[in-house]
Amino acid sequence: MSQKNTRIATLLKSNGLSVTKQRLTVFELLEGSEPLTMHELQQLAGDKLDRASLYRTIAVFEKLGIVHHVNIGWKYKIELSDAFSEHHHHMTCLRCHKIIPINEQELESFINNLSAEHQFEPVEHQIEIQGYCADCR
Amino acid sequence: MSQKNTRIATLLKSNGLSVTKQRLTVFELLEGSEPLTMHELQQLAGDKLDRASLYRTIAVFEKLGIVHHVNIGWKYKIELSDAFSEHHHHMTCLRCHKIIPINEQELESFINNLSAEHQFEPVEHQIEIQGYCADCR
DNA sequence: TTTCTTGCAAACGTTTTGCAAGGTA
DNA sequence: TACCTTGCAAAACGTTTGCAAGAAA
Repeated sequence: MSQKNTRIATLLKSNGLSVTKQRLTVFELLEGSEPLTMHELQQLAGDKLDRASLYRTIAVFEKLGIVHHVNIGWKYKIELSDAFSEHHHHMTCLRCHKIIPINEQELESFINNLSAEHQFEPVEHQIEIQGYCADCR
Repeated sequence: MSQKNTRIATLLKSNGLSVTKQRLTVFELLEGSEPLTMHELQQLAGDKLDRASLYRTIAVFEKLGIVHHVNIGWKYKIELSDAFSEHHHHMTCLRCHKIIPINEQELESFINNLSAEHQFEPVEHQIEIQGYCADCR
């Protein structure tokens, strides 16, 4: 069992939940992969796991903060949370499609300022910026 | 017919589409309102409009750039686009689902700063923040 | 053994589609 | 008139639930 699997196991146990083959399967599918749709997860899991159990597993993982939803157009995908893989936001060049990571610290402090104006307590955020990079302007 | 209704009418006609009572109803519901879910739109429209027609109307409006989807957790809402109403980005309360518009000026200046660091020329952006509002913290 | 999880099947809610009738240009 | 749009009913999805059998603690 990998180090991260151990973390999941510990997290599950400390919440009075069981460590099962199915839950580890879902975690491993998400690990080292782009965000996945439920449908993709189902396909990848094949017969290792029932649809209903997949939904229940994702619900559990979300409650424990292991995964979260990423909205993409009308759909959403599931990806591992910060604590289990890095998440970042980017600026994408409309011409050469280069991806420039956004400075997370500046982003967070911006969000904190913005939130403070409304006594809002930010939990999650998504941001994407499209435009032209230095080479393509 | 209001000035904005005239704009919609013109936009529809110039795309070879008809101006119907149902389409104007949907537009008027969205006008001067927070973003609405499909369900809310159905309820507000009452018997003025069939479910299927509502979905078809929203699809047409989206293609014409009149409305767009706003993702909120697992769900989404429909709101008028920039050209037809002012705000584009929000903070959403995870508990009461209140929607707080983001100060666009601050957002733009943040994006401009961030972009300048990389000689990036921003064209479009999306941002959503989820958390707890003043009443729900 | 006790408690938690799973697979199965059925139920639900949302979104989409085909088609004939009705409205718009 | 010719074309577009609507309402209706049914289908297609995606997601959730109840329950008995099976696995984990």
